[in-house]
Amino acid sequence: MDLVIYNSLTRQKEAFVPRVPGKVSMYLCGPTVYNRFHIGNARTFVVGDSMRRILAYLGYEVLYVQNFTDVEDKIIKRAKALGITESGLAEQEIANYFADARRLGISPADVHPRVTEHIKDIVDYIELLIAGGYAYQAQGDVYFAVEKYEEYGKLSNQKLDELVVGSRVEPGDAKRFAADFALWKAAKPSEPSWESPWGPGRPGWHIECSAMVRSILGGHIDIHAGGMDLLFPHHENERAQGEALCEGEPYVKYWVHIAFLVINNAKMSKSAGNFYTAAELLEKYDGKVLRFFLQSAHYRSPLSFDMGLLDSAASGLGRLENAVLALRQAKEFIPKEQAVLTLDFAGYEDKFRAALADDFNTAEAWAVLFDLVKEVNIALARQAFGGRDAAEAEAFLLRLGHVLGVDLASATFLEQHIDELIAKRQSARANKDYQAADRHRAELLNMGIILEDTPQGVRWKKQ
RNA sequence: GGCGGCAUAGCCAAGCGGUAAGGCAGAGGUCUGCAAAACCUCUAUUCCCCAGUUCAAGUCUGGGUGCCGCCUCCA
Repeated sequence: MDLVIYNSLTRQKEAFVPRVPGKVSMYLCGPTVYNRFHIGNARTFVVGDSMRRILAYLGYEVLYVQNFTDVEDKIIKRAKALGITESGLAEQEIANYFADARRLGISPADVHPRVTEHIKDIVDYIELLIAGGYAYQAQGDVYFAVEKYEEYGKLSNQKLDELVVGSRVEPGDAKRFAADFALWKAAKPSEPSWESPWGPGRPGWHIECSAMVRSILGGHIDIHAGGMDLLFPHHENERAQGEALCEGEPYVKYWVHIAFLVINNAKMSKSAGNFYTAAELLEKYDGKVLRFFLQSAHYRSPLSFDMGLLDSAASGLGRLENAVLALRQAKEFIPKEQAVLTLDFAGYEDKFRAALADDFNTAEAWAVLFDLVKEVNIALARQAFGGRDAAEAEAFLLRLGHVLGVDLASATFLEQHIDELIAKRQSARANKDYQAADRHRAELLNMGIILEDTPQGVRWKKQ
């Protein structure tokens, strides 16, 4: 089952061949920590986390790195507005990131580097670029000379002269060429700065990733992922920096770009103001509902967002969870029919794996799980399923759900109390005291528990 | 202006040369003390439009139309 990945650089799907057999190095562009991330940002983080899980599921040993940009204009601006230090703000928002991410089922990366911890690596990197003739110093700034890198524009499929037309030149910029970009910015009053061979200043945006990739992962990686909007200029610039020091071997083998969340037919973005933070959505929806929703489309397709779609996702996920719950409660049942019916777990897993190996097609992988659940439900309804088969099906579903970062098991904390109330209701029903029976049922409903009277006995599920 | 993407049922969304996945919503039925769930059946002769290639096209080619994104901070 060979993995195929769409590479933005070649604009086609390619067979995945890691640099080192069996091992994958992957870097995901993380957040600028100046406030909470929104559900659109969350798509990128969730997709990155799932790719990492899928790679592991496919048998690779994965080294996963996600950075925090903790020096940046917006951080400086907001810290000033709040009257706190830049590092204080960054610290707070990094903590918020982890809190929100955990609830979305996103595991911490193997390394979460921060720009401020890698200033020396960045300075060293820039010195190498200057020594190699790729960068020049001008009035305390250092710029990357785009014309020195002949492939500049290849990643975003732009011609250099077209880029010049659209490029921004700030007043006061000391660039030699309009499309050149800053590696190091001379310090401005009341902004954080570090000493460097070019005087006090701070790193430009693009250099951080190249420098951290070099110092942590060794300068060459298999997969570099990020949001679609980072393709240009960020990744184009980063690639130029990376390739400048790469001596023939590609800086990144596979460039992966994740499409946007779309709200009212427009990109969700902080600057447009049309966003919901993950944190506020988490007040109303379980993290796994959000995660399930964010994986309901292929990562390269824009995904529509609105509250109604979240409700739909909750219903859909509920179908999966309830099947798992039914299976758990069916484990003790002896099937009425001999269990002639055996589910083809291997067949389902082949389809599931094939979907994910085809450029991480999570939408199709979920469909495989829904197909299995349908078959399970039919078997359960026919009373042809129970015992060990049910246990096996439950474990299977939980295992595959975990590959996509969603725990399909429901909480068990109240089970004992639930069982007591069900027993009371059952005896009331046996005595045809339906008033009492309904009272117990209402009591359970208050706890968020819904009863189902099935041929195999009473079953319950979460509301 | 340059570059790129998308258009599939009421909604979301797979499929990307072999005769329309899956989810949500909806309708009818079975089951039930009543429910709920589950199950069964139904809901796109058709994939924005027009040409073309092919034995065969949402799927490839050309031309339209509409929408979106990047080119400025942005996941």
